[in-house]
Amino acid sequence: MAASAEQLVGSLADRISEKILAGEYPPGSRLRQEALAEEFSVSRTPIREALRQLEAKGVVQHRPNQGAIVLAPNARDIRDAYQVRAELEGLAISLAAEWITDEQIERMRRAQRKFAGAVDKLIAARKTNAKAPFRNVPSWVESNDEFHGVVIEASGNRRLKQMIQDLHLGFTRNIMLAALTMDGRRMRENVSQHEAILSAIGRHDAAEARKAMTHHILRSGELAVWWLESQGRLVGPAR
Amino acid sequence: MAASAEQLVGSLADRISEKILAGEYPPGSRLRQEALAEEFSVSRTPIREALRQLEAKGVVQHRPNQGAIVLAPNARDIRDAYQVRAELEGLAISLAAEWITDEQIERMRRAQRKFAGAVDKLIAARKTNAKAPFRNVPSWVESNDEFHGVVIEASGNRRLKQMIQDLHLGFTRNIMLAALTMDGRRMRENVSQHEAILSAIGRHDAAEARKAMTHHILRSGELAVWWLESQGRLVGPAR
DNA sequence: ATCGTACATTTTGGATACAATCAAGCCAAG
DNA sequence: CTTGGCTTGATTGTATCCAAAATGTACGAT
Repeated sequence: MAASAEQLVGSLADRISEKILAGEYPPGSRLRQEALAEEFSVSRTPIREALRQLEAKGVVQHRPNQGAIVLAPNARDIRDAYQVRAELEGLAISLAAEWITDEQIERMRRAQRKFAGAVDKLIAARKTNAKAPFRNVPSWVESNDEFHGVVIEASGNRRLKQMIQDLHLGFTRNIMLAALTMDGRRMRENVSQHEAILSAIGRHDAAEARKAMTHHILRSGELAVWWLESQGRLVGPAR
Repeated sequence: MAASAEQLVGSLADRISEKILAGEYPPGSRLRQEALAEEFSVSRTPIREALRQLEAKGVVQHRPNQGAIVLAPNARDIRDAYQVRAELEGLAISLAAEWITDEQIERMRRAQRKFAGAVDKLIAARKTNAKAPFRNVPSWVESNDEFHGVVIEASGNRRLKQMIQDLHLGFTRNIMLAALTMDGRRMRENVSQHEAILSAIGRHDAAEARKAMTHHILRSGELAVWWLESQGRLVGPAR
């Protein structure tokens, strides 16, 4: 997560979004300022400022005299977000293809190996024990973030980096995670998509790398939408 | 500008960014809370919240015990922003090509006529009176925004719309404006680029429209960077 | 029993008050 | 003349206070 070297308010915003991501404050729920203030042992003032930041980032919605509620994206929001993300990461890798260093490619290879390993373990764990298949999720997420992180880094475009991260911040990440970890075949599909990306970037083939990347993300988006719809709509604020 | 049906804080944020765009608070200047509070006849509390929003949107930077300063983008920031904007508006028009209605195309045509007219007047006015060439700038900006606005609208992707607008909010808009209104040839070049976009979208040719749009914006970006560098660096915060 | 209304409680919004931190200017020493 | 530290003033950061709005509840009417 973007841990900007800030002061209280910034870190409060980060901690609140962490809790939202973790599901502690589910979509649609109200974030009462006094409760948050007590939870973090501060007064309401910095809480309010943190909530304003989250509002600007699109994590929560602010209703006039009702305070902040956690946004509950519908299928359309997810589709929109993934369309944009596919485009942005496509640009990122297309830029990266020209400037990426051998050391960065090596980091991507390492991340990819870890990623494949995590998927294997996830699938194996689910077969033997359907009850606790989530032990290897952190490793899965970490290696995936590393893989995409190198690409964004290598693009050399800081604004692009920030926008992709903000986009990732919403609920899209959680939904993708939930959608993917449900199905072994899809997880392996994901691994092979990374493989294709890695191969293209290794040849510094910008056009091919972009094609592979946008396909990868659009496909993930389809899965996320499909998963969201199959879940029955989450309770959320009126739009 | 996006006048979200908000309450005080939102409108304060809008008004402050307007003033920043208008050059009243130049890049690098500190925004003192008490002064803003007096100016808008409110207390510091809502001012602080508005500043937090602007911080999250990347309009100002917040230094620990120093408050907010207006961001002064350097050439690289501008280049980065235009690269992203070209990509996003390229996606927008590529989506729009499929779904745009005849009525929307007609609005683009009207905007284009107004745009061409404004450019003519701007150039003529500068020839006869070099002192006041800026009378027709509002019409120029308005028609340009309308032209691009229809495309974004027709894309049918709300997230995309919001991101493009946020991107536009930074200083990129002012810089583009300053760069373009300096040179008649470049303004006419701009008109013909719009012409090309309009032609492609009229045929619902997504690929061609995207090509024309990204070219248009990347070219504007080049001009902005060139202008910024020719101006000598604006004073700004350390990075 | 259900709907509507009035009232009480809760919660947000904005203003004010106080504490903490930083910057600028000043004076003295080298 | 420059450099170092210190003091003072200004500005931000946090907490508290009061008013306005909204929600929830109880009661009464249909």
